[in-house]
Amino acid sequence: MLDVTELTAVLEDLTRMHIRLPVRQRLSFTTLSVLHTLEGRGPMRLTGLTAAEQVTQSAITQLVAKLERDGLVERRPDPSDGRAVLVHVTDAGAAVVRSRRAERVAGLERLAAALTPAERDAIAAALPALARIARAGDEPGGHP
Amino acid sequence: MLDVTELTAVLEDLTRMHIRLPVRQRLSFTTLSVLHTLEGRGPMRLTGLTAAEQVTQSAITQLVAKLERDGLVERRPDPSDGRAVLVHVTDAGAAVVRSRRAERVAGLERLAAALTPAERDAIAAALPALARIARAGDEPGGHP
DNA sequence: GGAATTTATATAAACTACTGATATAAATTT
DNA sequence: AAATTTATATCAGTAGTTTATATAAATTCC
Repeated sequence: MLDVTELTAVLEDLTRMHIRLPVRQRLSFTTLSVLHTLEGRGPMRLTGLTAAEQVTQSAITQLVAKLERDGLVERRPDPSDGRAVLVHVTDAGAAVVRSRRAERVAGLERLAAALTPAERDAIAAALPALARIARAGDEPGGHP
Repeated sequence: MLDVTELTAVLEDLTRMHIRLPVRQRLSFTTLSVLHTLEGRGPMRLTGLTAAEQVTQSAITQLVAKLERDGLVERRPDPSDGRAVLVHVTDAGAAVVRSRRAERVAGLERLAAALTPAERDAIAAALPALARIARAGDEPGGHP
């Protein structure tokens, strides 16, 4: 039987570990999360990003402006709505996400190497279910 | 076989989900992490917290000062070293950690309820291994 | 055993990432 | 077409950082 309290505790620890994994380029959590969201879902409006990231629309406008200055995203007009903006990741932006992931993979390789084969198998078997949880929590209306 | 790249991707998603889980009382990530660390490891010096949280010593000094003003920690002299300070969590501080965890448990209950029994079993079976990874990554020298 | 160095914390100034309130312009409703 | 709603922008203020520097206790080195 799955003990959700225990799952929560483990997720807390994993989250802290994951965030503290040292990386070369320092980027704010929301910055990285926006790039990640755009890569996963394709071009989005500021409104969509605001909902996905759970910060204010003001914060997203300012963050996207900075990301555009840095060349990591592009803002294009939305042909279907003259008020709206569609934010696209650039190749440079995608590269940032990829390189950050590569650093984290390297860190986790080290930690996973210390596990027994049985432990690694157990994690492998749980990944699809964990991915489902993450996806559900990430969905629009996932945690209303 | 465990695919660490996939594990990394899942952890990224879980981390984002976990951080975005809505909660009543808004506390910064580092604030909560410090309380969590103190609860898990017992009283610590500022130096120890600095290493654990991977922010500057200055940030920890200021954060602990604020936490003390808010009654969530106490600073006591270290009998073995006149320069040092031992930071203790108060009952109020521990309560903050507990109530935050309770909110997260509630959020995860909802998400876990959508899984199949087999998926829940798979996660339950992987928890010890995931906890080991988290602990290793959290340890002093865990990711040098 | 005292001078030099290192270690533990504190403080000041500047900077970044946000929030909240408000403005503007395009779309939608009436 | 006037009124309302929606999508984004701007502005001012705040919280949480960093960098650089200061101070005092502990340790090291003759």
